[in-house]
Amino acid sequence: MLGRVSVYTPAEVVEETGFSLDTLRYYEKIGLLERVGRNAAGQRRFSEEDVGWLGMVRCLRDTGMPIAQMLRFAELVRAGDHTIPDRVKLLEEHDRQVQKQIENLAERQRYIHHKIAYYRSFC
Amino acid sequence: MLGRVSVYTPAEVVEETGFSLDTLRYYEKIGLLERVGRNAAGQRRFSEEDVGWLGMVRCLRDTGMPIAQMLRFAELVRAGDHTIPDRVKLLEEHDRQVQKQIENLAERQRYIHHKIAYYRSFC
DNA sequence: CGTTGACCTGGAGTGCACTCCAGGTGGGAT
DNA sequence: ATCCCACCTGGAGTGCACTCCAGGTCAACG
Repeated sequence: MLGRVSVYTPAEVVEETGFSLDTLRYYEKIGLLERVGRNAAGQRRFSEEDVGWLGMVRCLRDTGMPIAQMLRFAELVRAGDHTIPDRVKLLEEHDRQVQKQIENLAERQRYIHHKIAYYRSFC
Repeated sequence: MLGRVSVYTPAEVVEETGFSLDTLRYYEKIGLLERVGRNAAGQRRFSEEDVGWLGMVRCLRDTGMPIAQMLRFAELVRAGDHTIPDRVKLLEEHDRQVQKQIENLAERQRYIHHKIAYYRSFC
């Protein structure tokens, strides 16, 4: 018997990744997701790799990376292993952005706490 | 002599708050900022109170509160002191959102760190 | 007294990231 | 057999939060 590589239907990927089907199609259309394989009927069948990559995309998206930059990262990944240092640089830069976001939020949160305390002093 | 209340020109408020002049006008137009006072020539003169409120707006905006919700908060503030408990509720709910954001970012950041470490193992 | 520059208004335009739609196909359960 | 449902495509539409523009006013500086 032939080794059956595990594949995922669109519905399964929606379930797994939390992206809507429209978003998955959109990501494929703009090249954030490489052309996904199809079955005989032309329906998408996502590979394990596709799903893994979508996990990365979710992480970057949820940390506020713009699509344009994710596209650059996707291109580096496609270009092969020699781009690994560039990928590290990109991720480290992004990591600094995320760090800043966290610190900013924490500071704003202190302001909110003060405001709440101030309001509480009125009742 | 009459007590001269301190007022701010548009340029000063832009400087102080980091909002663009267009954004300030936009906020006034949609009612996030109450009708700002004018001088004889019809130019805006922001009060101390306006600037203080813009500080709050900046905090809420930078922590991701949608404008629609900021508008609700603004209405509570305008409605008078009896809405203070409601304002506290709103801010506490928002505080929980901010907390979630921070925790989410921290978790995603761990993923990024792992990815960087993984890439580093290749060179 | 002239020019520059900050400001005004109403309204149109922008960028991002989706999201929806019309019209159509194919396959599995009843 | 037939019905439904998941899926397909290309393209249009949406929502948010601004941002820009045209055409105009006013005041201070040199």
